[in-house]
Amino acid sequence: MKQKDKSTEAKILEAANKVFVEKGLDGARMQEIADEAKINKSLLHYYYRSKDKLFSEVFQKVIKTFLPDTVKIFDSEKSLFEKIETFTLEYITLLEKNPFLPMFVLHELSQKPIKITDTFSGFFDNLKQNQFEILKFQIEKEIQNGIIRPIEFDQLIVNIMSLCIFPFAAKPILMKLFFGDNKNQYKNFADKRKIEVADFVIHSIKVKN
Amino acid sequence: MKQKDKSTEAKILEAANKVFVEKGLDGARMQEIADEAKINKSLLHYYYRSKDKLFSEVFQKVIKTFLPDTVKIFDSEKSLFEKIETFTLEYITLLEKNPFLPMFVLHELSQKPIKITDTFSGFFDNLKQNQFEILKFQIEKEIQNGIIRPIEFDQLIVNIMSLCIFPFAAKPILMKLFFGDNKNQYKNFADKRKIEVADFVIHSIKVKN
DNA sequence: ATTTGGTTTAACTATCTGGTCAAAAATAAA
DNA sequence: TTTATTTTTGACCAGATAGTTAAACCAAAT
Repeated sequence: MKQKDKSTEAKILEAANKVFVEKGLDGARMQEIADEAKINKSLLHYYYRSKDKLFSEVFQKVIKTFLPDTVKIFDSEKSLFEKIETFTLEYITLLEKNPFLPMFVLHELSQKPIKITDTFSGFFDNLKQNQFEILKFQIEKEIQNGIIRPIEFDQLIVNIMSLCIFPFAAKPILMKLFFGDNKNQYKNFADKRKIEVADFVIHSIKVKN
Repeated sequence: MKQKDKSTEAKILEAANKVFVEKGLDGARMQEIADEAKINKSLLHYYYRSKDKLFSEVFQKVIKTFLPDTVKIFDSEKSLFEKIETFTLEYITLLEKNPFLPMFVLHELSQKPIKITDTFSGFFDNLKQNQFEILKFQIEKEIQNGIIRPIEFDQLIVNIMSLCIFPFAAKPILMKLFFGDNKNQYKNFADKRKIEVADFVIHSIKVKN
């Protein structure tokens, strides 16, 4: 086999990523992806047989970004509060660089829950057994030590995820609701959330004396 | 004009609502809506000229559900904490009855931010001037009185919205992450959130002494 | 009974879209 | 140079889909 020119494949993936993430699987057009990559539409099918196959490739890579290494923060010697501060800061910063990502992932997963979730169920399995169990244990310990109030692990994690992710998915609503479509005001608001979220969570769970 | 048979129009709207909310504008098919309403596809175009027109009708009604009367709770004599408890309970209960609603609204608004948001900007305007200002004033007063800690109005409201809405949009992820696709476990988790959210928020902002 | 006007339907159209194919172009091997 | 292999392209196809149209239907008014 000839030395394969990777740049075409890469160009396609890049273009597909952009179009899929912005328009969704249903809304994306193969022609638009081809245009974006500045190649012939047939080449898409030459490298990736079908739209679904191409989408799968993109989606898998996107998921790796969405469920990031940041989770490894949970597996460290830091205190729970430090972990929460570090995670929320880093994760919100990550999403800031990929603002369409939350909406895309949420939408596609709710459209094809069965098929796609299976694609990356491996991720979840690993996650659950490693970082997650450690964090759960730490939380239970801090509850027993009276450092944080009693709260269910699931609820706390979902609360943190909600506070980080939702504002990105709901950006158009928030823009109208609070900032009258003023981008600067929104930027200001979004920046503050990098510490606001941890602040809000820690205030909620920390036991004062 | 003959006495118009409203039942056909109503059947169409009902069917369109179901299909659009589940599949989105892009994913929905006029034929599927016709089938769902048990009528001929041509009738769709007879009553609502185009797919976009039909979608508009549906979307407007959906928005009225999504931004509910529940907000009127904010305009009452209750204490801030009572308002938070009442709102989160009622709103989560509402979403429980319309679980696809959050995902649908968020997705469509992020697809066509300009066009659609304009459609119902009236809602926002009214909201902002009435209930919202009252609530903002109350919060600022409670901060001054030392009942709750200092926190920005915007951030607090977005936090509450996040905690209520996100879990519905992210249901497929949460199912995998925490409950191994076990519906009973998820149901149990979701039920608890009706009080968990208010609990979490109030713990975060209440000043202890 | 006939007319009238809104309602419903089946058949059809134009267009879009994912996908194929064979040939051309480019590149490597002989 | 010649041959073989891989990459790229333009033309094309089949199926899907939003939307049209003309005719049938039906209920009320004359």
